[in-house]
Amino acid sequence: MTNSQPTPAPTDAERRLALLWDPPQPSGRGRKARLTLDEVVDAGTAVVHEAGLDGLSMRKVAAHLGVGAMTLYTYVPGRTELVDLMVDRAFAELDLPRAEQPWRTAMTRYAHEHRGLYLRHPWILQTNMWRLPLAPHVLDAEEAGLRILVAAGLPATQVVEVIGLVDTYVRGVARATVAEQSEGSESGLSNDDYWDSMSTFWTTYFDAERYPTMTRVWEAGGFDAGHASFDATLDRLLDGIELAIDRAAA
Amino acid sequence: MTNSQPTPAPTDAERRLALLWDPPQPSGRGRKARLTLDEVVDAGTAVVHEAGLDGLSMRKVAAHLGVGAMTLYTYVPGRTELVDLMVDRAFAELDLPRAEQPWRTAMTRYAHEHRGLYLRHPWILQTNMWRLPLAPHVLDAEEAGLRILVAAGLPATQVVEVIGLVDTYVRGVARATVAEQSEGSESGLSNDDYWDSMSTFWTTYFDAERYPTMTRVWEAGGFDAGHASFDATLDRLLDGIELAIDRAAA
DNA sequence: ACCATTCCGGTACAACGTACGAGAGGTGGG
DNA sequence: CCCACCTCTCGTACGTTGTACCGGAATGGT
Repeated sequence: MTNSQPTPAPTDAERRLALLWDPPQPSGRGRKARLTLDEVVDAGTAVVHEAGLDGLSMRKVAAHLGVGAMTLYTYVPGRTELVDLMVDRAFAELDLPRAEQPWRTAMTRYAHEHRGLYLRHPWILQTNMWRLPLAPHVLDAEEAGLRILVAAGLPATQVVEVIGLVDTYVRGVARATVAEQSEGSESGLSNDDYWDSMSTFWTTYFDAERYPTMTRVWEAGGFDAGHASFDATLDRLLDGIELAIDRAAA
Repeated sequence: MTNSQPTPAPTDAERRLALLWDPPQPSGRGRKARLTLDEVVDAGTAVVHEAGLDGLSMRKVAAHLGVGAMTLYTYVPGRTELVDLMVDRAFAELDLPRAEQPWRTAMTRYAHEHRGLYLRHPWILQTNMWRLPLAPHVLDAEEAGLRILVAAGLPATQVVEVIGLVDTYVRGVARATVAEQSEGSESGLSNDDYWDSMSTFWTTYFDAERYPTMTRVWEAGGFDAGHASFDATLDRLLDGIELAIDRAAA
């Protein structure tokens, strides 16, 4: 609909990309802008930090800037695109490893940087997109990851899935860590209430006969250790990758 | 607040758990119920299949059942809890492996079952919860995974993180697969438009100098292979786990 | 001075989750 | 048999969301 002009009107998807990849170009003419795109994105990031992704509303962001809600739409086509921009800005924080280091060092650094990012910006894990936005700094990160693996000698056909594996691992651990930190703090549930109802669960509903292994693992403290072992598991992952590299070299 | 009655009023969290772990017990008295909890959950599942998790609204579910919107609140405290129940029902579909098989066979089966589940119910990947709900069939799945690893001889302290690693991998791959299938089909974007704007992106914005490795990997077809290699990567993962098991046995 | 162009933001609408309370339909006690 | 009580049903309504629309304000080029 509304797409039959001879002059190819910019698609939604194109405006989205343009915003991410082009400077806003102030264009001289017309009224001066009170705000910058950067300021809007900053405000969004500020709001999301204290209200979570669900609490990120255009009205709140606008209020945070002392501006009417609709004003934001001068800078950003909509909420979705604002989130994209926020993700891109967050990924810009990554201090990506250069490939000159030995690949295991670089890969470990890559993983740590990403984990730090997700712990600083847990809301990224809440963005329900199927994949991250096609944004410059996101691609920078992927480029860096690929470069490490290619430099290590992994064939191109495996490089993509392996970096995906590492990304996936890091996100999983970060998600678990965040979950543990803010257990009941969401949804207005006080921590006391949360743990009360948890113990209610264990005493009332949990059936040690239905879940014998869980029970045994719990008693052995298997659920406590948790995430001190990020590096240990990561090393195991890298072992697997090293194996693939060696296999490819032969 | 409002929590100082001598008779301990059921907390929100407790009602949530009760719904998942107790039968609704029809209680005899009063007006007959037109619906079953199961019917409500089924309707929810039906709606979510054609509208996605964002499109799952109480009004739509109610309409799908031919009842008023508020009627649902007799059966379910709110949308959140409905989703919890839907997740539990989905996890009930899993055909979990018994532990008598060799652990690699069992683990592969575990992974495949989960992958199938996520591909059949992609909306589960959209539930923004930090962890899956504490529901019977979800725990069944975790129990099965833990049992496989414990039977394989992995020490209890590592069992939890390893099953987490596998889960995380499966979810990551499933997410990528779904992403590929329904690329632009979301958000009312026709597929043609999507691929148009994609090619616009590659020709207009993508900078082969900024992303040399990506370019090379792309040219080598590294992005095509994709997810035929689910089993291959999984095997690599299991190799790593086997290594940990052997190390623990020594 | 005029005007095209751009930004600002109030109003408004549709859709959402759900609190409230009036009515409808059923059971048990008298 | 009837009434009291209990439960389910759902129309109405409130607050919140994203954002379409449009009139008005500000600015630069001519």
